[in-house]
Amino acid sequence: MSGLQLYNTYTRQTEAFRPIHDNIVGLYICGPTVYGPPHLGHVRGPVVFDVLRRYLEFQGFKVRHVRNITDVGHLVGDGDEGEDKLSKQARLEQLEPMEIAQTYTVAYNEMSRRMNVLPPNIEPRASGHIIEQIEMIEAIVNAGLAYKANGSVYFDVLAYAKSHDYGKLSGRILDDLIAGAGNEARELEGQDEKRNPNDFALWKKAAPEHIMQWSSPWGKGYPGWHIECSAMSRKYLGDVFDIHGGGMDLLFPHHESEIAQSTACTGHNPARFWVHHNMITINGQKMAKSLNNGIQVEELFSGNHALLEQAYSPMTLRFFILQAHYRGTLDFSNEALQAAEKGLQRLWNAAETAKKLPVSENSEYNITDIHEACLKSMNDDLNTPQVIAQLFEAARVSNSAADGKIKLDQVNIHALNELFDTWMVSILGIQPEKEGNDSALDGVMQMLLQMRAQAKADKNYALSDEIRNKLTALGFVIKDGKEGSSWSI
RNA sequence: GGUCGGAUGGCCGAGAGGCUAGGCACGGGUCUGCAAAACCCUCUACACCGGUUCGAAUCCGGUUCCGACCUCCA
Repeated sequence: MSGLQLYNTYTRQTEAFRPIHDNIVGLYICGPTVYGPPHLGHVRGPVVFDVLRRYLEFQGFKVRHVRNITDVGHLVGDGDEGEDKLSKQARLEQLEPMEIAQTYTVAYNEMSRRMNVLPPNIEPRASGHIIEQIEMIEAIVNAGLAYKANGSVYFDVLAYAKSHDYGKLSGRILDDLIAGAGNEARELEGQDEKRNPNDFALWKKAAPEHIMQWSSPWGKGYPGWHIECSAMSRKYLGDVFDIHGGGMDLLFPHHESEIAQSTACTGHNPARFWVHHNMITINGQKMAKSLNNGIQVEELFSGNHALLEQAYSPMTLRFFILQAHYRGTLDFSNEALQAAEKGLQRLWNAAETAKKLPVSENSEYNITDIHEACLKSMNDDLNTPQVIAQLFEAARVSNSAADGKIKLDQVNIHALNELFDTWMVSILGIQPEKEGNDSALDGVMQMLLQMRAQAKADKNYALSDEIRNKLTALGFVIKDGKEGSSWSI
């Protein structure tokens, strides 16, 4: 009944979404590796899939949303032999690896909260599912699709490819993988243990000094990166679930490998739909350490970064992200952010205006049309930019009705308010941002504004301007509206 | 080098064989003691060269540029 059409990376087609179970949707999203503070790139996925989840729930589905925390298992790969990212960062900061993971997990969740991303129903950690991962690796070994080598276990890609299509998801051809790209010798540690360079680690032997290690049938070690998602998605959503999401950069090798692992173990591609969002660029360039253009989320919120002309609020960022389609690249710039900020403000003003519109006998506009258009856009592979365009149409109607240029009856005024509530707040997840001005300050400000209003009424403009000028000098912005003055900092 | 994707008005960004995307900026106007804000209206674009078609920004071929992935990455 959903009507939702979703682009499935696996089939490279837009398909009608139907859940496996009647009204329940299993949704697994690849979460962050928690070894550093969240940056802009970390924000898009949570927001995009939050909107998907909200829309599914709006349609009456019960969603089980699982998003993992990767706190173990990533090889550093640039010369730091066998050391994983968390251990490396721990060494640098002189902390326990779990301390690092905890710090940045908290930071990531705080970012999500400020972005108004609903918390996942389950947030499993890789380090808490070592047993499940070992069991899965054993199953793959027993299936003859993995082999042991010097205390490590590798997935045998060539053996798997005899009966399965390794490379289908990411559009890769195994022969090309074997032949091409190999002009540069891989520096990946343990390469000489592999039967084939494309084999990937399921379990890695740990050196004695390695901090993060667990006992296994193959000795002390730690799991490879890809196996955690296979194990955790299976545990909480079953062998086959509805949607697996993540960034396009995870297509290969991560998701390709997940499919291979799960298939080797259960015989099934674990997800019906593979959904991928595109990446974020800054001023037309990708974010990279070498380009020195990485922006942390905190820096964006505070404006404290060389590339930023000002601070941008979480809702501005969220709105900005949703103004582009999730499968296109999204380019950051001050101009674009400022445009989003102003546009969002306009929407808010109109939504407030809609709450106190004059009621007419008849109606010159049918608000239901806008609602229908929103549904249609959303069903078309989550076309949030079009939904937002519809909201701006609603804003125009709201403002025009307030000016008496368009007549709306009670039914349509109600529908208009509901439209903003449903689409802007519930589905797109855009919430009003109250900076939490403390009431004492507001009390003082109201007093000043009243005194100024009195001065204006007395035509004592010298005094009213003096009050405004002095407040301006202190950083306050005073706006005179039709219904009195307002202030902000 | 291989694979895939993209080039839309000053900026961001949808769409897609004929019909307004939308936002921001610019311009005009309304409101206003002034200012700011707010609101209304306006601006009419699709990289280049061929082709198909009554008609192409949208389809086909070629060219140029850009990006992502191929190694950890959201």
